[in-house]
Amino acid sequence: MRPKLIDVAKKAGVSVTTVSRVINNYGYLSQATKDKVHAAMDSLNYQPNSLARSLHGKKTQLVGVIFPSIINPFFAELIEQIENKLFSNNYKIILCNSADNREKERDYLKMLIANQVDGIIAGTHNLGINEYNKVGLPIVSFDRLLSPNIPIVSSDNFKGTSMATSELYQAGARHIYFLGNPRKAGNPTDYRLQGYQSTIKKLKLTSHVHAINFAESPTLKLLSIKKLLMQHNIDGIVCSDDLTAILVLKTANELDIAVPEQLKIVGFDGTSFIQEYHPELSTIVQPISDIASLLVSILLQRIDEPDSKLEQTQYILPVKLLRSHSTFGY
Amino acid sequence: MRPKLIDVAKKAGVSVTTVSRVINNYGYLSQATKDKVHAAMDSLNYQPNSLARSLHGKKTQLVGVIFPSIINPFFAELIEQIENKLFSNNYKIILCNSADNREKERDYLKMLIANQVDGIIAGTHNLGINEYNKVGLPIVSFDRLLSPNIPIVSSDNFKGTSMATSELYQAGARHIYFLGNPRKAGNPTDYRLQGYQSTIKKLKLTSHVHAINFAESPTLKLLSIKKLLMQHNIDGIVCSDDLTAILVLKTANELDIAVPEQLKIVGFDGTSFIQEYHPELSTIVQPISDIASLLVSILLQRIDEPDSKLEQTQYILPVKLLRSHSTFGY
DNA sequence: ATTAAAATGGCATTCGTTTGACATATTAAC
DNA sequence: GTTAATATGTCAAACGAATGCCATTTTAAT
Repeated sequence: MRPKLIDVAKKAGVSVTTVSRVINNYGYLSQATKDKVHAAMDSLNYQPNSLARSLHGKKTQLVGVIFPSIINPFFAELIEQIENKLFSNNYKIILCNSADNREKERDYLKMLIANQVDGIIAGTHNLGINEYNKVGLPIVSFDRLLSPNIPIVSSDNFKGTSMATSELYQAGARHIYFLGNPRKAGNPTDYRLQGYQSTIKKLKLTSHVHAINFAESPTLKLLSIKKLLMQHNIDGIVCSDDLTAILVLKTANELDIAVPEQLKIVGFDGTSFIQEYHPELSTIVQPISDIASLLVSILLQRIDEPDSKLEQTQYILPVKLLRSHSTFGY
Repeated sequence: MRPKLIDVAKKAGVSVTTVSRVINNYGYLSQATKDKVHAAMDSLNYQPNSLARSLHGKKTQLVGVIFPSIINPFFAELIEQIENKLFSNNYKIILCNSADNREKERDYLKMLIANQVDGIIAGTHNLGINEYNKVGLPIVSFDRLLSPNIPIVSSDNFKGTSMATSELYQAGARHIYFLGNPRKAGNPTDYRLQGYQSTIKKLKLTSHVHAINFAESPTLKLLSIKKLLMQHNIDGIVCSDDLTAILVLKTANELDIAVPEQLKIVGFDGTSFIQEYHPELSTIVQPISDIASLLVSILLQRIDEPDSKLEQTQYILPVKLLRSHSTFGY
């Protein structure tokens, strides 16, 4: 049997109240008593039952983190950063992979409520706004519009693809394609398409948007990319994520299309993983660490003051262009 | 205020006892009552407070999952599989990144106990055996020896590097190096080195073990690899993981060493990620899905019957060799 | 109509901890 | 030596749900 308060009290020769006071640092306490109690806790390897504490109104110090998957390096790095920052604020995470599945997302949401998490960070969205509004917990979202009163943190997606497009132009590309998810959903990621389109217009070029399904297997994606590269006259591609960009790079190699001479490529995300293992790729770098910090700090603030009015519902963080071989040859 | 049992009872016009009976499916219940209660729960969006239930002795349906990091695709894929299998068994995970840090691992262990998780799956190990024995919860480990009475699941690491080494030999390599972590810790991963050494001996070749620190940044790793490739006469490399193998491949390209003609490479892990984005790499494929299934099923069994004797403490799963361009040119 | 089974309610206790109210004892200050 | 602050203890009531016990009512079988 795991030791409880009363065991510690007996061991230390004090009352349970005193032990509780030591744990919660409340009321008058002498140093001697504190030491005695701590010694007893250590020797018994006592851990307060967090369930009982939370039941009594204390916070659980748990945050639900919902993302579609952790396999995508971008999500993995973001989640790891979030976990780190929460950990140093004495919060732990319950990780939920929604797999872009309504049912799973709904189940997880219910579970998080049942487990009395103090708040939620969401990077997925397959449910209706109502379901999020009903949660009744502080929520912060990454890159998704969950509900008008749930704050969103995102990168400057518009600026990102704008930069990518005009850099391709400056590097000499004139037939610039956009490869990514064109589905409009009111999410900040839609701005990636818009940034491309707006810049294309400004440059007086023709817009070419090629849809690609993220959920698809890389094999199918490769096929689609191959077809694209073979059937069209393309000298520049803006990809809405780095993994897709890598597939383009790979396909170009296979088809003996010279990169960057014949084809210039820019990706999106710029994870450390990509920077380290695919430094040849030019990409728009999202400030992952800053995103994580902001998500966490907004959430913690809302946990501490649930009734405070939202200062902002949109936080847009700056992106950087990382120039490399695939667009510039150096 | 979140609705509670009594609110549901009022709404449904029944007693709390009845509601509890519906939820726990216990005692005599008419279909009509069940429906009424369910309707009331739905309309109130009621979720039983899992803290209160667990406090009363019910399981928390939470499993702690401790790994060094989720950024490594191998861990990411393994964790995702674990998460999936646990989810379909109605368990959720608390994800803990130990960052190979004693303090963090200890903190997380304490937290998991405090949160009354039903069990732990661990893929990290920086603490003493005692600390794991003191936990007093079902634990299953991946690839790490935590304590003599904690079951370990791992791939057939010995066989893996044996296969890798002899395949390199058969493909013509005679100066075969091992690149990886040579530190002996009594962990199953030590067998990777042993598999290499034993096969080298059998083939009457000379063993060349080159240490590489996993925690190091890829940039530093690259330097170390460059030095290795430049200063030694090498025609085959067995890497203890795929990411390292990719760096070797990359370095070989830079140094204009022809792969596979002058240098043949085999990695280790064989994640879907690597198979999809680096199909050119030969590698030893660990059966990630099987590992996850086994970890989960052993854990759940120990959760259900904590007092049952351990049937086995070592479970070794078969690996496969995936042949590709980097060793065979096709 | 009698009897048993089925369906529900009421009440009290339990889980481990927190915390407020109140009492008492020790120490320090004036 | 009085007063006040400090230090500890006792006791009881929460927190939300589970459940055993007992009582009562409804339903169904004979």
